Amino acid sequence: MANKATHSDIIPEEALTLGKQLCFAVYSAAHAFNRAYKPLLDRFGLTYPQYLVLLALWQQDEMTVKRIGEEIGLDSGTLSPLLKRLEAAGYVGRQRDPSDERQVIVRLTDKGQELKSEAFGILMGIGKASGCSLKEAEEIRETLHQLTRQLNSGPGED
Amino acid sequence: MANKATHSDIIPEEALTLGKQLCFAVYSAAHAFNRAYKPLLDRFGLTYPQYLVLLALWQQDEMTVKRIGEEIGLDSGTLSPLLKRLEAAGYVGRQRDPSDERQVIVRLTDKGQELKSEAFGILMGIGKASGCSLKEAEEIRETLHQLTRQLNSGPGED
DNA sequence: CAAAATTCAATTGCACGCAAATTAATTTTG
DNA sequence: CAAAATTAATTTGCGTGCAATTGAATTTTG
Repeated sequence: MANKATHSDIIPEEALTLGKQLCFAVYSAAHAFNRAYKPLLDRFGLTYPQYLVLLALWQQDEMTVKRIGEEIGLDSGTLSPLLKRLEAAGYVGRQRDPSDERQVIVRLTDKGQELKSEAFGILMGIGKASGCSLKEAEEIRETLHQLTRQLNSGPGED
Repeated sequence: MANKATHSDIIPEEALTLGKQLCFAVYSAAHAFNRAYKPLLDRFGLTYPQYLVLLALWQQDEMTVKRIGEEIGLDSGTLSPLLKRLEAAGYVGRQRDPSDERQVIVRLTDKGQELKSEAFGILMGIGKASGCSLKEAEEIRETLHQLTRQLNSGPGED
């Protein structure tokens, strides 16, 4: 038996503990972020996924629903009503692409543009709440990106 | 300028990019886990949060709704209907505590107990899909636990 | 070029997740 | 001991998140 344990090895009883699950650690961290963001976003009447859409649009304005979905990892079933609420709140506008009427182009309004400067404040707030340095944050981020990529790479082809 | 960057430093434009957000990395990883679990749990008619409840009960049977909520980090508003569905599926039973009628005690049924052995298979499947060794998984897990603790430790007293 | 296939957004149905209100039971305290 | 406060679970309302369906527009292809 080599000293390099893999998931193919025998799994002890203990491994089924909540605290021993990586998935649960990720699940809990995601909820913790959500709770941390809530008070910061409430000021603007935004939810966290709505904020993600704005982040995407600040990065690249005028995207189709599909394109936004690819950026954030959400489908139109989630985005359609979400974008309608963002529009009702005055942060984005939506209109059919005249050159391809199937598509809807989402654009930041002036109000949506202006919010970007405030977003730095939100970022600072979360940065503090997370309690880790930029370097630490970057390391965790990269590790999680790898993990996500691996998980998304398809059902169990080892 | 020292070489130790913190979140109090000036934040460049680039920091508002989706890919640069730790919260988004966690958010994406959580969704990726969900997707990875789905086919494994569908066999048993379970959702991922329902699976978490069973994990908690395999670890310690006969808990109140409140106690389960503390373990998983969910409130009764989420758990009440979820537990009702778990009961309808035959995995748990619920009954009022005779010594304190406010509380409801949740217990694994035989079917719920039996599922525990199958759970090792689920664990193996996810372990493979995550593509990381037990040691790597443990490191990420510990890092995320710290992050979660920090985020939950309260709104920005810094 | 017209029928079939594809693409995109919206809609529907179901299950979280959370805040706030409700109800019932227990504990505190005046 | 009775009124007030607290506690536990349920219910309600809203916003995701996802699968599946629908409907309109475009592209492919026979």
